[in-house]
Amino acid sequence: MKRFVLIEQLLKDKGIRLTTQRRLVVRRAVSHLHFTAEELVADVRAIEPSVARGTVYRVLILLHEAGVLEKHDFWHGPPYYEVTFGKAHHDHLMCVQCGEIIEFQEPRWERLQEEVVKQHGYQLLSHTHKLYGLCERCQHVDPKRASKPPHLHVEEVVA
Amino acid sequence: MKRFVLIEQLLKDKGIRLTTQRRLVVRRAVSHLHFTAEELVADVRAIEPSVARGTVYRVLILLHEAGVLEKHDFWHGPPYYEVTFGKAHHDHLMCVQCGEIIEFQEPRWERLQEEVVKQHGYQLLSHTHKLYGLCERCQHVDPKRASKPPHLHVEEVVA
DNA sequence: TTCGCTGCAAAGCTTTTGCAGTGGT
DNA sequence: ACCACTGCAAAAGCTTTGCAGCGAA
Repeated sequence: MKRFVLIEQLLKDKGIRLTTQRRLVVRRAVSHLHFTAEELVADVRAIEPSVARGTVYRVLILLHEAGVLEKHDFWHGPPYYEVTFGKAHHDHLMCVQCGEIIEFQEPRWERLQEEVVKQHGYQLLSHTHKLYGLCERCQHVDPKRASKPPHLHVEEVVA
Repeated sequence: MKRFVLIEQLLKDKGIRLTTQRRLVVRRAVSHLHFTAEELVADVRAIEPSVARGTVYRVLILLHEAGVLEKHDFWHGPPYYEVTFGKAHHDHLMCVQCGEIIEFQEPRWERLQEEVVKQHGYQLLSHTHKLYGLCERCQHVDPKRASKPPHLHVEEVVA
């Protein structure tokens, strides 16, 4: 079953109307690993130029409230969004100096999470785990000389 | 040893000048559990009205790059900042519907983190772990009827 | 038919930045 | 005495919102 179908069902079950625009935004969002809000707007408009910026942002909020969208603020540039539903969770390790981001998976965390959440009577929908530190290179570089606004370098670690 | 003294030393070691303004901002930041950037600006200005907004924001970036400041974006309202240095780490459980936030600690995570970070040659500075879900109340409430923009309710869980 | 959703465009908020002057080291 | 840092204020950047008309259920 396609991910976007399940997500659309999820929204429908919440009593949310599935308009043409919403379907399109959801499908484009699901098709990317990461995206900024403006990237998604551009992507959607490449297909249907009439879709308003506000509509895209409103869908992002819906997806967040449905628990299938995460927002990552990495301080360098605008926040990144990511549809987590139906994907293996992965977490992030970021260098606070140069902004490099490494993604990784750690299955042992999953069990602990369930425990904690149940203790508080919550129903778990998604999670983010970020580690901040200095990458090998930046540990050996004079901080004053370090490149400040780098491009977002993402190493994918696929299961 | 006071936390702000250690942080000031940390900045000094990076070759950053300790101005009167920076010392003040650091000390006020450390004195709060959580704060928004604007709250910190107001707090600092209550003591020294001449301090510019830009200066406060610039200190936040320095603290982030030193790995002692975390930024939490909870989608409801502006992001919260938190000085993590010298504190027991705590993580967050958030209701995506009403925005309630519960803080908790989970010592068993710490060991796993160190492992992962070393694998990638990183030096760990701090971390954030957020779990998103539905709180007990919102699980039983019609989503359409749910209160959208709630106040930030934080339950402190102290060790 | 109803009322939630959309497009449009402006407003809102947080954060960043350029520049001339100031102050830490 | 350098040159990093500050205050100021404007600009930038991302996101939200009001409203009139539209369309999903």
